[in-house]
Amino acid sequence: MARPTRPQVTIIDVAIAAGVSKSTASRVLAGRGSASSSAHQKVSAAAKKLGYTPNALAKAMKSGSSNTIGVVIPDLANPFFSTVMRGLSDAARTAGFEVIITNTDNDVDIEVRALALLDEKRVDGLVIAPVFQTGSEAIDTLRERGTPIVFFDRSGPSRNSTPVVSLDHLNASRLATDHLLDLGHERIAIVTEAGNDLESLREYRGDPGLLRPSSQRLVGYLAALAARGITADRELVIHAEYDRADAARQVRDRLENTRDITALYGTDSVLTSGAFLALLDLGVKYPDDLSFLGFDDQEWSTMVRPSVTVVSQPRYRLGATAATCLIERIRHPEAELDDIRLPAKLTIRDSTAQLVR
Amino acid sequence: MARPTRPQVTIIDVAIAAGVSKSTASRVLAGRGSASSSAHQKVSAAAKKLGYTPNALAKAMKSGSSNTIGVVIPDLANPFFSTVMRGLSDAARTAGFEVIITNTDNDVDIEVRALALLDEKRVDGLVIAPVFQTGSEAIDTLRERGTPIVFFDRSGPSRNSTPVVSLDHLNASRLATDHLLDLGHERIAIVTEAGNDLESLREYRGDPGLLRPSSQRLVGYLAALAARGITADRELVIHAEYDRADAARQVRDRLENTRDITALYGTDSVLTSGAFLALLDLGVKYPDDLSFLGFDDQEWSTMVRPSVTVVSQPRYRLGATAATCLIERIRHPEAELDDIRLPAKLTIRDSTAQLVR
DNA sequence: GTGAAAGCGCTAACAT
DNA sequence: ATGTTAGCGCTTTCAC
Repeated sequence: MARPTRPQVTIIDVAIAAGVSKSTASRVLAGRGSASSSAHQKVSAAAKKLGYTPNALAKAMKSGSSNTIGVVIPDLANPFFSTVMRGLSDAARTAGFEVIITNTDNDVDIEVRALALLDEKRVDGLVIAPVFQTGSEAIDTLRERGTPIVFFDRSGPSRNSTPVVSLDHLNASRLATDHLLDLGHERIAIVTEAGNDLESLREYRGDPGLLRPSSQRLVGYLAALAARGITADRELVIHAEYDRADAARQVRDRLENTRDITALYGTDSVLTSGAFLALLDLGVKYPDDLSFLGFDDQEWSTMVRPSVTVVSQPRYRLGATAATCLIERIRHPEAELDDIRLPAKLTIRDSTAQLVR
Repeated sequence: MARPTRPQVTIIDVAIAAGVSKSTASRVLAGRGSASSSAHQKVSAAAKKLGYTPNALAKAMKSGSSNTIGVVIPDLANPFFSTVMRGLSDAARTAGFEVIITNTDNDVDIEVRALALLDEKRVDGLVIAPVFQTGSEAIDTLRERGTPIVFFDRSGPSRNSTPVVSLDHLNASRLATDHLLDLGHERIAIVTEAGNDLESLREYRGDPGLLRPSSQRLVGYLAALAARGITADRELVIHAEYDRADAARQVRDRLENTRDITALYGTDSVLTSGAFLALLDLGVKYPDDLSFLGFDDQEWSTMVRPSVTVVSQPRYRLGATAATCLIERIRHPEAELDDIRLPAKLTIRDSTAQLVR
């Protein structure tokens, strides 16, 4: 049985059925302009009877705006981004915008292609968690043409006047480090993805927004220590790839070779998981042998015993904020918008404890 | 500094710059029809110089297809769906389709509105994880009009000839139950969201696709037991809301009041988390006191000790399959498509062990 | 091989 | 208040 594939009923069909011109039908259906109440009746009735559905494509053609925003993120399957996207979608939907999401896996070429595609779809604006690098021509081109853009989570060195919505990475990390310091810890090891030279970061006084999130978090750690007159020991900085297994390996190595570490701090969700696995491997009794503090609310941190103290990010709100910020920019292109850095929250559980000596 | 908002360069601009008609420009740019190599050169050069970007909206208007598919799911922030969506997006992208995702939170009204919106956007097809209920007028209307639709994860009683892509819920559950039976367990408690009467399910011989996933899983459990000549005991069926805390409460209650349970099986990710928390609360030593088996690969099941045996769903592949299935349907609307039920896999870890008596 | 012209569905002047 | 007309950017006959 061949599927009907009946063509969509258009505004013309409605107009004819209602016995009016298509402009009148349009006015009634769009609720703009004036129409007699009799016209109103007839058109509404005809539209309903025929099952008329407005064609958003045609509308977009005319108006030049598609009521769609494009999002470019590394990976939707990452729980952080999926919750962010839920917040972003909800906020966008509320404001009457649809969302198209594209994943880059942090690959520049894919990012370029994604931007081109979203551009072709004539999205009204873009939220981009850019692949961190010096200068993206693709983004610059869009920006020059006047496409509203908001950076998310990180900006990259080439941000120009584009606002960024992100966690306040630096202070989130201070929060974590301060908590451990408050408990009396001074030998706090940090697991980080940042490859920066420690010296350069220690003296960093520029805009933190120009650094990668991981570096910003490392700066926060250094700053918290410095504020108490402690100079971070190179031995306490554990570098690992953004990979659970590698983090586990690096942490295990360091813990086996450095005796006086009393606290361990993982600076993102993946590294935190890896570090925790190392603790299990080594049979470390936390918080007695070692206080442990992780990043990002992950379900497992509430399921293990003792449960794990973490720095929580307001994921949903980050997404929602990015959406409202972009929509603000779409509606008022002239207005200058400031960066928005949302604060993290410390969720204290049972893995961190007062240092007893 | 006022933003330029330079208007997009159109095919006409390119044509003029290249000194040809817009039809020729179109032919070259779209790579259809014939054009002299000199025209080719000139147009390509002009397009590049002007930074021409085709307008997908206009294309869609003409062609009637937007190369976009709409997806309706309960909640993108749910790790199951976010990974599914990653698979779906990747597969769709590969085939040249963009994806628009909408969340319903399992609310029928929101679902109806979401469908209307996607319809207005003139998506080429829809993947729907429907709110389970008897008959959705909104879906029927779309289907009658010939919109290609694929159900995902569940279908609902009103599926008609619409294919469904889902896990093979029933056999997934048999797999789990059989594993426990193989280990010698017979008093296997099951945590389920299904509210069905046990008798009716025990004798159910209809199309499992007509049941909710939770019921299908309960049927699988019953079938596995029946195959070994065991009649499921009503006392072993722990009903809980789709809520971690409630599951924890119900499991705690039952475990405290029923002495001879030797294995516990959670039938979805949320209920499994709750059940596990109850075990922790009660101080149950698994797998010695009790074998524990969960559903869905969640990170925590690998982070706790002993680690937890689970039934894993091929999330990414489920999503990718839904996409290819829908695209198949879009390209060949006449073809009848069968349901696709992907098999689950048992991931055996340390929480299940041979029953010693 | 190339151009002129029509039209996808809709809205917005502009007339009436 | 309502109809006429033009046009958004593109593709596609149809002549030439």
